[in-house]
Amino acid sequence: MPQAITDPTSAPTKQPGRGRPGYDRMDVIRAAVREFNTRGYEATSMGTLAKRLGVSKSAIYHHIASKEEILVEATNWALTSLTEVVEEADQANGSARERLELVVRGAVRVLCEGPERVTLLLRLRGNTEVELDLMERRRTLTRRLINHVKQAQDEGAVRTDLDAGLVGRLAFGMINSIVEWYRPDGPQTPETLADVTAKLVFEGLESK
Amino acid sequence: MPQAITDPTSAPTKQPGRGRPGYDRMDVIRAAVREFNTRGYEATSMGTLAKRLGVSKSAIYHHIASKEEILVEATNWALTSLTEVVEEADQANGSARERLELVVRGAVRVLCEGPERVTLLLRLRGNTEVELDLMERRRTLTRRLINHVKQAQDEGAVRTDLDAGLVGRLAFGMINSIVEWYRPDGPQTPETLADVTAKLVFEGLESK
DNA sequence: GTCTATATGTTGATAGAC
DNA sequence: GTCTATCAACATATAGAC
Repeated sequence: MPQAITDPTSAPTKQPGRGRPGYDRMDVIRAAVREFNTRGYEATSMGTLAKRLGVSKSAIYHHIASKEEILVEATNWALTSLTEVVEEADQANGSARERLELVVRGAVRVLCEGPERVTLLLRLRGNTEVELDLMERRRTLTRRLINHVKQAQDEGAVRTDLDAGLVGRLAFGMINSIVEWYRPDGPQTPETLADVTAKLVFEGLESK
Repeated sequence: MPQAITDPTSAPTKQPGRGRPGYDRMDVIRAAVREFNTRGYEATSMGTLAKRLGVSKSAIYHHIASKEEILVEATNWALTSLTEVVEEADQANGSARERLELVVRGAVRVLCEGPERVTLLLRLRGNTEVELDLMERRRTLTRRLINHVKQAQDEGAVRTDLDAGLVGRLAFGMINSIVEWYRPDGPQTPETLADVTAKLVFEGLESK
């Protein structure tokens, strides 16, 4: 399966030359997450994943215990990273408005670091107990994000004519939508993307 | 299956009293779309859909030819509605900035009219020829939306320090994210939601 | 680390009776 | 408009050899 070998994002990192692919656990997970995002988690069978990697299904199950385990590992990374962003903003010095901007920029940064894993987190549907658990953690995160909007409102830096929960959801909905088109090898660097997003969130489209 | 009968969004519209459910084609499609959004299109089997409706699988296939047909019918509605919004804005009098606002408000309106069908459109993954076709039409729509942003920039009403394609994607990403939490029976009316969204897009979060 | 073979269940869809 | 019965294809996951 030449396509598997030449694809830089799913090719194994060791044994660069000949012989069997020789994937390790992270190779398999990376390729699986990529495939889940392309075709959808449920629409991706372990069979097609195996074909894409150029190995048999059993070879995959040597590295991971179940399909769901891949989902958990990937979304866990995203949840942990985003929680860290909120935590750092909680403890940061400065105004509430500055801390909110830290959250916005941090979220964009995490999203650019692991777009596939964040995408998987955002697309959870709650079809199993495990997924429901992950979604609950995601909801907690959302609440803490909105809290930062509220604090910036109380401070007077953010307009108070709009409901905090509503604009919080809209603002982070905008940020999350980045995963739909962001590509690490694309024209935008994470920093410029964070700049544009922050400007749009705080200042809007209008010229002044 | 009492839950199916008491659920106002999936209950059949005829024969309100006793006997077999007596669904018609639209009842089945409405319930299916709802289920696709809750569990995901691929994760929803015709079996569980049948159980939810309280009928057998065969009863469903009396109304529709295939699972994919439901997807097409629903996303077609969303595509047509959104195309009309863009078309009306294209032909509207007034400044480019006003026409862009028409598009923003129109998109929110369509989204509130058929949130489930728009959601299905946004979540297409392109796993079949039919899905790829629908996605191509969606892409055409995105291009036309961004064009309105460009025109407003050329006019000088929208800031030109940010790339039109980029802010266009971000702005409509924000609008699309509404489907993640909007409920027709919730606190927000479509008009207030369109107001808040338009304000946020054009003016941003900052108090003035 | 990979293979073939297989167990076991579920899927979308059909046939034909009522 | 609904049913029961059925099908081939495909799903996730395992056993055991190399």
